Amino acid sequence: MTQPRTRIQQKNRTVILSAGLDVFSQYGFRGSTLDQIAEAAGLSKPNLLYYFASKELIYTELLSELLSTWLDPLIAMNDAGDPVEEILGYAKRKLSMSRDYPRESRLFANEILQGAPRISASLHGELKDLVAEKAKVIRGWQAHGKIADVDPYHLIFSIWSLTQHYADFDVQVQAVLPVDDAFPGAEAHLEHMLRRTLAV
Amino acid sequence: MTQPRTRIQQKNRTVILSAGLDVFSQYGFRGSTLDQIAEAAGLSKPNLLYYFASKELIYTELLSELLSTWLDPLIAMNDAGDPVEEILGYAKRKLSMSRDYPRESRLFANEILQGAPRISASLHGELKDLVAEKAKVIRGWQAHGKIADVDPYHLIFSIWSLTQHYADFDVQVQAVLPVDDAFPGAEAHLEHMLRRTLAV
DNA sequence: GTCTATAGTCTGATAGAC
DNA sequence: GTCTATCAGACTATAGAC
Repeated sequence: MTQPRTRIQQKNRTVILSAGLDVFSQYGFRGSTLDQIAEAAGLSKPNLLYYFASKELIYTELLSELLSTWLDPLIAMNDAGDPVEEILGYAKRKLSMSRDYPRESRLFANEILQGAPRISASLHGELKDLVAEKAKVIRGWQAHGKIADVDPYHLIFSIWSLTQHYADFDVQVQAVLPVDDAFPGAEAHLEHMLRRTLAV
Repeated sequence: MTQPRTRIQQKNRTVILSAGLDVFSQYGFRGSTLDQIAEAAGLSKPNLLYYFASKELIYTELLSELLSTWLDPLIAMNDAGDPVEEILGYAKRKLSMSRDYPRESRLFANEILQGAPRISASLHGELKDLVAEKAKVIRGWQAHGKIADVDPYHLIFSIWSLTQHYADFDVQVQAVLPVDDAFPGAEAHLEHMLRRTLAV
């Protein structure tokens, strides 16, 4: 939005978006209700709709916030750096995002599971283009014999899956793994797998 | 159920469960409606409820069917076999399930994302026990120097995430990857990663 | 800005004809 | 077994008092 806002407006919008993230990330767009979000935000339902004209607008606002930060770790992967360390750095940034922003990860997962109705264009556009660009970088590294000759696309998919799993399937990880914090072990295993995978 | 059923009953129950799987796997329990399921099944809503007394019963029936087959690939991992081939065989069976039963994978993913309200006991029970048992097997292989000394739990998580990704995030994979069938490439990459990861 | 009240629609489930 | 009609409650969104 481009309109100026008072402090109280900004605060309430933030509270609503955080509550919406809690609810939408768990139940998806269709499975979430304004009552749940209002309850989580500590506001009445009409008051929610004073700040966001519809349930849809809360959701799409969250999605567009998400997209703008979701690609940053991959964008930061630098052609000029050391190939193995660049890929590993990307994977670790992605894992950190699963630890620090699990709700955003689950929001994205829910949107994809439901067929990406509100994000499909971005997947076929910016995401596809960015991945194609980085796949080219990876192929360049491979042509110079810097890393093993694996398919760049599946390499990137494997980094996505290995890292997002700890956010999206947190409930399962917690149920199965007899430790408090899964992330130290996850990072060690991720580093082991990727270094071995990429070694020439 | 234990009651005898006519052929038409069996057929309609099957049709309803398949339609329910279509819908629930996409929108989760809360986001799915009986109208959607009835439409997908080609039956009227009251007729649906003639076969299953409630929406909840369709869903829980699907979940219990899922659980009984979901663990089979891991159960089949054999202590007495060759360690690398056993783990690789498990991973490949799991990947085949993502290819052949993507709806079941997404149903499970949705249930976990929503906090596993109807499957939590199984996660803390049979699943946790099975994984603990197989982790012990893997530790035995490691003690004998047969495979690399990686954390068995994170190894199993990595196999889950790498394989289920191609079912759960299919829409994203299709949007980004410029090929028709992602699975041949996925299997090759999976095998490469795991052989490298496990090598002593 | 925030609330109560409520309109209008959707949803899960039931009644009852055929 | 299958349908039309329908109820009761939940849902998104609006009206209007304060």
